Amino acid sequence: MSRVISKKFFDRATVTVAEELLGKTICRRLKSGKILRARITETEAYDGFEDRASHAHKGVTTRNVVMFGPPGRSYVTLCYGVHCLFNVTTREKGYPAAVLIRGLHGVDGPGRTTKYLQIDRSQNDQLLNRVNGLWLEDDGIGPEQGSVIALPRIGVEYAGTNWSKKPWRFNWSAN
DNA sequence: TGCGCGATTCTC
DNA sequence: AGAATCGCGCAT
Repeated sequence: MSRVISKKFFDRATVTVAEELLGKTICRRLKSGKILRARITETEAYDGFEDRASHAHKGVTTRNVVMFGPPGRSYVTLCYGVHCLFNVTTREKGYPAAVLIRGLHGVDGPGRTTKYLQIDRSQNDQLLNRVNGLWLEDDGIGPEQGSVIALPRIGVEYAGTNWSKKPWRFNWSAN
């Protein structure tokens, strides 16, 4: 038995949301009608105005404006001109924050995640619900106590050690 | 209007 | 180790 995760889940501390997203299921309805489902195994938190690793740390721009919007929406960005990355926004409107979905069960890497789920920039800034074909579900299955590890975020060395070393990446290796 | 760069991944 | 590839952000 699964329930759709609502906006309220994301209107909380970003690091908490990042950790609790482990084990939740991403659901994606393709144009064909087929529905893909995959469990989240790795996330990263990007939080607030001060976080120098975040796209939002220099203030609002056309690119990052979704991060400043309401929680529970999709934030899809093109990375290195090659790969789309999928985030879910957190915190209240006006506060820039999001959780990057880095990996799914059997799908390792943020670029591979969007490729598998067939998410591109046309899915940017959408409410996550069934109507929009992209949503999250909680079936009650998730990491056991102690099976989540916190690690430094990847690819953000430019942010300086203070920020790049923060253990804001959460990994659940289900066996 | 132009230029440099990145929350990555794949191939050599 | 290096390429691929392009929208964005900031400087002309």
